[in-house]
Amino acid sequence: MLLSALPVTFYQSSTLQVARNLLGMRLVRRLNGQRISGIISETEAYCGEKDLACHARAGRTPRTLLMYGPAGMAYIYFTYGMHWMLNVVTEAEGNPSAVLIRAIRPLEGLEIIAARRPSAAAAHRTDGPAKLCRALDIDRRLNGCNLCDSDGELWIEPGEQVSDSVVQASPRVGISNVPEPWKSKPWRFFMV
DNA sequence: GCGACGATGGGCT
DNA sequence: GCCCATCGTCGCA
Repeated sequence: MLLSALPVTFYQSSTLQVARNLLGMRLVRRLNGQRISGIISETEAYCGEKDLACHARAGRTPRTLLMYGPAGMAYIYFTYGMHWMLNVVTEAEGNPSAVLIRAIRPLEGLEIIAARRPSAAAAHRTDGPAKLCRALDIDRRLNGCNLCDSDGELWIEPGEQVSDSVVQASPRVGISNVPEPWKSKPWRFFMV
């Protein structure tokens, strides 16, 4: 196969490193036989039970169980009554950590993305975690799928090299009620 | 361009 | 019953 998915070893690593290294990689969705894809441009790391911003802070529950399993799986959850979020499970089994994919820059399937995001301007169709799930038709049906399998419906391929000079880090978004030091950890990574 | 705010339902205390 | 790892719309500049 010409283009194959990133191997599971890519994800069996420090969550911060995976979050950084996912920048520039290509998220691919196969929908009705067509490819929709984009370059990952923003991520956030969620690092285990002691990270009080991570869903796994509550321990093993039906929702968080996937994060305790093998790396490279999609952890997809529903929030705010209407939004889906896509994460990739990281680290070794038993270490419940994941990287949230927060934004992509569309590359393939632009017409499909536009049709699925009719009211959004082109620059804002996939620039948020719920927006990209909407654009790529990602929801609970894909929860638990293997992102290392390029024969599936959703996977991640090698993309472009992203040098440190265009990478910035900041505190994570939307966790204002989380106590310090977790609230201020610079665990959001994005390309400028 | 930016800040405020309502929508809306699953998960957990 | 409260809390969200958010988004679109509206008002204003």
